[in-house]
Amino acid sequence: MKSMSAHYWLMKSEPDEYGWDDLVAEKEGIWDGVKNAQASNNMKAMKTGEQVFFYHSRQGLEIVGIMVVSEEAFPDPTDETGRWIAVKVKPERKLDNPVSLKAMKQNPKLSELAIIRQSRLSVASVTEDQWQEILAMSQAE
DNA sequence: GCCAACGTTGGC
DNA sequence: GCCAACGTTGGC
Repeated sequence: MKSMSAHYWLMKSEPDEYGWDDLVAEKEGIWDGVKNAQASNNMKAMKTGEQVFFYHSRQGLEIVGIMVVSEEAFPDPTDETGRWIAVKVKPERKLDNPVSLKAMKQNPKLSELAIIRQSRLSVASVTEDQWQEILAMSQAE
């Protein structure tokens, strides 16, 4: 059954606003302010314990670490309309080496990666193969 | 800073 | 219910 397998994810944030170090300092962060249907649906599908790449957008343009879903979808406290949801995440570990967007674009195994195909999607799913490939890239040299 | 891509809004 | 105008995101 394919529903048995854990899902992997990637979420973006501008380090100016909320970067990896901010999450580490907080120990647990609320991922809020997502107002996009596709991104929101991805967040609704997240289960506690699933792993999420933390990507720095605008500045950095690289995956810097891995976080873990610590609380599944609940109403976004920053959203007055009540339409949007948030999740909670905890930092798991920093990658040995960050994996840049440039490097991912150059890797043919990652050509289907959601953030490459659709750069504006801020919360995306990552396949097991893609996840393993990115991890391997973070360990290279 | 610019602008392409994409989503949302609102006039008709 | 279409679509032009507008706003936002994020790579470059």
